[in-house]
Order: sequence, then structure tokens, then C-alpha cells
Amino acid sequence: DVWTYNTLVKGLCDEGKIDEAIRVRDEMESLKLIPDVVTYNTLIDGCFKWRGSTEGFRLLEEMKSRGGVEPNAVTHNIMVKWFGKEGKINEASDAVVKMVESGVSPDCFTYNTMINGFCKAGKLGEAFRMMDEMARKGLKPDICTLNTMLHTLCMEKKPEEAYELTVKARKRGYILDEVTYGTLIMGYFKGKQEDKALKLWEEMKKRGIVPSVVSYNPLIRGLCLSGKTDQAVDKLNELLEKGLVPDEVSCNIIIHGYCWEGMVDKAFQFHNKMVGNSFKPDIFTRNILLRGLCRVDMLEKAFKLFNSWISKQNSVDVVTYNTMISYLCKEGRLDEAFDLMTDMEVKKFEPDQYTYNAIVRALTHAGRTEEAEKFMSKLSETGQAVKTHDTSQELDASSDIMYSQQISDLCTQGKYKEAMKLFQESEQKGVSLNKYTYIKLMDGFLKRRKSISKVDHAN
DNA sequence: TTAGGGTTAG
Repeated sequence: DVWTYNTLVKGLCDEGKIDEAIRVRDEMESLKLIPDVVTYNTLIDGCFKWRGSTEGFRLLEEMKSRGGVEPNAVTHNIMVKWFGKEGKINEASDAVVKMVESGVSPDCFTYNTMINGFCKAGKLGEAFRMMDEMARKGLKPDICTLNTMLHTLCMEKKPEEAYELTVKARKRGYILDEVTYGTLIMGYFKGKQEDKALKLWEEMKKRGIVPSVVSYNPLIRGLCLSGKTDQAVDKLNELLEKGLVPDEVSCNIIIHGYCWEGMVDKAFQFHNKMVGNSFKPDIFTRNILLRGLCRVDMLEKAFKLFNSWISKQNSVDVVTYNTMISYLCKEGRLDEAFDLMTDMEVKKFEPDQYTYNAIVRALTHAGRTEEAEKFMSKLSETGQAVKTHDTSQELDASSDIMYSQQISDLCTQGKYKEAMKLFQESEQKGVSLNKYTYIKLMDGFLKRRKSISKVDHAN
């Protein structure tokens, strides 16, 4: 029946076999089994993932015209997700507006997707506005919302604050999961607090959470970051002993660890061993190994590998090109770097800030300042120029402190509504609040959630 | 049966 076929479609989409998945849809039609909204949602999501947005939109249209199926909340959430992933946060917001217009209410999924998008785009303020809206609509922030915010804090190297938040969250009834701990572990390693990370690993197990690759990978990555790749391998073996299967990410982490320590031979040895163990090297693996070779000055060997990949479909990307270009630049082999840049453009890979940065630095170093300036302007055209301060943000620092202080105070007094109002005002003025203020606001949201739960129970 | 949080490269 339709469910059986939908399951098949999902399986094919997961493996990236979109053409086959579409053929299954056609087969359904010929058997007079009408593809439903689930069939199309699965196909649309798969298309966005493997074929990009153009194909995704085409299928969305096809769903309405050919299938006569109307988009539901899941369809809209898929759109919001992919806009967010592409960093098109405005389009994502528009998608939510469209969703409302077509009579579908944004749900917890929608909000979490948007919040994640804003966090990834570095727009923490917008993320908080979303959380506020969510609360106003009576939707409770859940463990995914919390994990998203934790991730953002950890990326900002504030693992302590993230941890404090989880302590409070647990007191308020949140059940922390493996993702929570994996995120915190990553955060502590990032903050060079290995001991705390390891303590959390134990705490997680003590609380009855059985680790899988989801939490093993951050631990393994952390050990590699601390220059303890051999210990990381021990953890990988521990994972194997438990009957768990390391994924591509786990293997790439270890390979990167060895390369980082300059042990390229060991990296290749491990790579070869794991390939025999059903590990499928991907674009990450190739880029890691390539950079590893370049770092120890084995540029010619790197070139040999690079040339062997370049003719194959999907074997290289802009990172691969940039790796070669930047090491050529370091060696002062500018002409070859330019050749590669031309080649990448022919192959439809857009040079980005890394490409231009490498070229500009090499040109400056060679005293070719005029050419360097020409590329500088190209760099700014990419819209991802080297970090310069936005002058509009350069307000008097005292107003930052003032707003932060006042918002924190209001939170302490439990006046979250007023705190939010002031927060919105600060956003409009472009004031940057300190991290502590964000913590206080988050804490406020958790408290609000608790009071909502209480009402639920009372009802 | 479909959608959200985490882990990998420059």
C-alpha cells in the first residue's frame, strides 16, 4: 500500500537515489496508489538535500499540479529548514509567513528550525525573538530548542554558562539527552578544559545515558584537539568493542588528528585500515589528507592525489582547490595558483574569501600591491570579506553595559516581559549585550515554560 | 511512513 511505498521512497532518498525514488512514485501512480503528502514531502526533502533548491522547488510545484496534494506543516518546515541551511534567513522567514497565509500554524518544529537558522547565522537576537514568540503562542521550548542554544553558547566558548543552563533546565524537568552532553563536551574541549569534558562524559554515563557515536564523536574530536590522537583511537576501539559502528565522521576526526600532529603516515595507515573496514572516504577525508600532506611540505604528493581526483565527479570542491592554492601561494608559486583559480572557475566552483585571502597575501608579500588591491575588491564583492567592524555598530560602549545591566536586573526581578521589551529596543539600536544577559533571558524562558507546564497540570 | 537539536575539512 501507500505506506509500504513511502517507506521505500524514504530509503532511496536517504541514499541519494532520487531518480529511483521518483520512479517509485511513478510506479505507485501506475498501480493506482495515489502518492500522498508524505510521499511528496519525503521526495522534496531528498531533492533539496541531494539536488539543491531548484529541483526541490520543482517537486513542490509538481506536488500541487500533478499530484493535487496541498502542502502541510511538514512541507513548510522542510522549506524553512533548507533556507536556513543555505543561510538564507530572510527567505526562511518568508516561508514562515507563507505558511501562516496558507492557514498552517508554525509549530515547535518550525520555531526550532528558525532558531537554529538564526543561531547559525550569528543572529542571536533574532533567535531570542523567536523564542519569545514561541512562548507567547503557548509552545514550549523543548530539548531541541535548549540544545540549539547550548550549541551557540559553546561555539562562543562559554561552556560554563551552557552548563549552568543545563543544571537549571534539569531542575525544571528537562530530560537532558546525548546531544546535550555531546554539545557540552565539545564546548569544554573548545575552551581547553579537558578535565571538565571528561567529567561530563562520566556524569552522562552515571545518569544512565548509554553513549553512541553521537556523543563519542565530540569526545574523540576533543582528544584529538588536545593532541592526544592515540587516546582518541583508544576511544574509537572502545566504541567498536561495544558493538557500535564508527561512522565517516569518527574516522575523519582521527585522520584529521594524525594530520594535525604532523603524522601523515599514521593518518594514511589508519585510513587504509578503515577502508578495509567498510569506511567510505568522502570529500572531508580527501580535503583532510590533502592539507595534511601540504602541511608537511609533501606538495608534489598532494598534487598527484589532487590530479587523480580532479577528473572524477564530486571528488573535489572549493575547499580542495583552496587547499592547493593557499599552499602554492605560501611557496610563492603564484602563477600555478592563478592557473588553478582559472581552472576552478571553469569547473563552476566559485572562489570565496579563502581563495582571495590566499592570493592577496601572496601578492602583497611579492610586493605586487596594485594587483593585491584588485583582488581585495573582489573579496569584498563576495560579501564575505574579512571581518571589518560595521561602523553602525560602533556605539558608545557604555550603552552596551547599561542595557545589559538593566535587562539582567529585570530578569532577576522576574520581570521578563519588561526585559524582553528592553531587549528588543537594544536590538533596534544595535547595542551588543554581554553573554551573561543572554543567559538570564534564557533562564527566563525556562521559568516561563515551567509556569506553562503548571497551567497544563491544573487543567 | 515525512520535518527540528549534535559530531568531520580550508
